[in-house]
Amino acid sequence: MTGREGVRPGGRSARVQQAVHAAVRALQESGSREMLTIPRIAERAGVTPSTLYRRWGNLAELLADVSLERLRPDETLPDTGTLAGDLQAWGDHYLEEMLSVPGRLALNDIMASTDDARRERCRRYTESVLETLCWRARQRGEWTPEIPRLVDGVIAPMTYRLLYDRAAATPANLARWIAHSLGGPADRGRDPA
Amino acid sequence: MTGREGVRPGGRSARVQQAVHAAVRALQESGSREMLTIPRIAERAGVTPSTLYRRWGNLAELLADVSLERLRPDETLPDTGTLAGDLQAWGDHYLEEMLSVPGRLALNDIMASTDDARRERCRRYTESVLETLCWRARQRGEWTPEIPRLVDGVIAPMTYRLLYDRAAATPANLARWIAHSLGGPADRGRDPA
DNA sequence: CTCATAAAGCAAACTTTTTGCGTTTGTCTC
DNA sequence: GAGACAAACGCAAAAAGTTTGCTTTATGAG
Repeated sequence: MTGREGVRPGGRSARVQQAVHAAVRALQESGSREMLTIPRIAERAGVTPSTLYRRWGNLAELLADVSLERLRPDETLPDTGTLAGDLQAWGDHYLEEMLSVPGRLALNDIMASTDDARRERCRRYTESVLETLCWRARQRGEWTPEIPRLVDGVIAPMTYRLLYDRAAATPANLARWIAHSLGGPADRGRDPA
Repeated sequence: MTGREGVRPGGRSARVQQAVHAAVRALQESGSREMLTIPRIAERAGVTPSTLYRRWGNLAELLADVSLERLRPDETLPDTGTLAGDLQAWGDHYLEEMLSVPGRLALNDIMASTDDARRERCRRYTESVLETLCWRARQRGEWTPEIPRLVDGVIAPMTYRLLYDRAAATPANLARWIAHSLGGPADRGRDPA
């Protein structure tokens, strides 16, 4: 019994989860948010609502659960030859995703969840990205900051802007944060943000 | 007609809002979160539920609205004699508040809201604090960074930790962020975070 | 193969949310 | 200030969503 999660991960249970996730995604794409209710999701997934209530508790947690799948750690990370380039490439993609309408909704669903474990997973995802990029950089002989410094200098400002000030969540600002964290203050200058 | 907000801010409307906000706060203090539903809030406020639904739409928005009042810009800010001291004092207080159970719930309510204006107000509140502290510092002849730099260097890391990694939302780390943003790297060294 | 039980189905209570319509009450104009 | 206008509220019925006890299915272990 080395199942990864849940007490009984086999067959039916897994099938239900898949069906429900698929139903959520389908309804998210093809329709207004009004349609996104537990009863409708259940219907679409061919399950009874009570199953969803018992497994996920409420809509917010279910949506957060589904949205978390957008953050796939197995996604292939960019490899541009420099840490700065990798960070910029990954960050550009991340910004684009999180600024899109579905991305924003997903982010909101996750933030609306009260489940600490879910937040934790977001953090770990980001850290794993940084670790991979830094590891590669060191393999190339590049110097890299410690992970927490990169979180402070790049991830935090970016995340803050995504949540509170989307207009400032731009690739240009990302470039500044990266430069400031990696190089010296080779960037000091004007610039709103 | 120089009303500050809403189309009809006078008399009854304002009274209802006050009563509802008061009811929410009362129920928040004296009870489990189960009791915090629109019908109960309405009952306590002496209003019909439909009023709340029409004005706020749903519980999340109402709670976010009430929670925003915790961020009072008119609160007296610390004055320790140095910008670093002021930032630390204000930040310590802010961290303590946001790490408390009611503070966490309030923060969560705000993050769960889909209303952009609400996020904006959070940002403006923080910026106004920074502006006041910096203005005072300059009056004393101190050098200060630009506001966006302080947001990047102090607010963003602090906020990120509050949301994703509470264990690292500590006064000690706050001190490092402040030192790094204000002074040179007089702090470089070990330290998780 | 059989058993124990986690998880799903079902359906009936129960609660919350929506909605139409009538009434109250600020606000603006004259 | 008197009246017109409309925003906001109250009420109550209808609709929708949620909870819950019990039954059925089928996984995983022996």
